[in-house]
Amino acid sequence: MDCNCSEYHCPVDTTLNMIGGKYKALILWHLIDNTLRFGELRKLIPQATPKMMTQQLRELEEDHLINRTVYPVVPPKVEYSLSELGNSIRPILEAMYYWGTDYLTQNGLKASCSMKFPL
Amino acid sequence: MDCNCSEYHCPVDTTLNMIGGKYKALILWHLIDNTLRFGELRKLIPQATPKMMTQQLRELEEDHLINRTVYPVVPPKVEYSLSELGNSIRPILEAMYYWGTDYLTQNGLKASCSMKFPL
DNA sequence: CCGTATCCCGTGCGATACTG
DNA sequence: CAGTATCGCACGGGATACGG
Repeated sequence: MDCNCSEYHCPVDTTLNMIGGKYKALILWHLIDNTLRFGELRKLIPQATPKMMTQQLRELEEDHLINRTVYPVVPPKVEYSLSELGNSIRPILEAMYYWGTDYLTQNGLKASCSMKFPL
Repeated sequence: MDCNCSEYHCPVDTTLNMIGGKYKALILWHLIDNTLRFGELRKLIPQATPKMMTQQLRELEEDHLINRTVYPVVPPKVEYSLSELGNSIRPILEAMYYWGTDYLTQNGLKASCSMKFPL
């Protein structure tokens, strides 16, 4: 993988390997300027089953894109937030958001789902 | 899919549905400022089998992101290029490229694979 | 509340061979 | 050269149930 450019690596492919997972970009998007709990993320992305949500969150954590904070209380409380590295992904997500919004409006469809950026 | 935000659509998800395919972003990336033939794309992305390459190209064409031009000659000659819509994706791909490059260099790895943008 | 554990099915996708 | 056709299987990922 990674473009197999001998010992060199392809930047675009590298980025995709980090945020290309099924719900990763969406999760990161929702975490911009937000600290969210597991259940809150599930409500924002209902199509992700708990198993998938856990898996994607774990991978994002392993790649140091998000922070996972466990509060030792009963009932359990776990919060997810962007790490510094995760925050650096922001320009990509914003570019995706803007393009998607343009595309939708030009096709007569309504854009929504967390309005972080006023147009 | 598409965030199931009632009749509204999620821009980020919309974008991902267009360029989230296995080799789509990579193909679009290579097509920036370039018109390429099937075989040339295969050399640039050798990990994509002919079947996958065809599939991804067809989907990109259906989504009007690329143009497919067939020259009725022997031997066959087919050229792929970015459409206007495909070209509008450029900021996203560039953001991915820059982030990937930063990430690689900060981890002591060498970035390469088509140097379109001098840093 | 925040997950993990199992089961299991569809399909994505690689390998290989063939064609106009 | 630029693809199709066929086979086959790993695995992504859904559904459901359970656990600390």
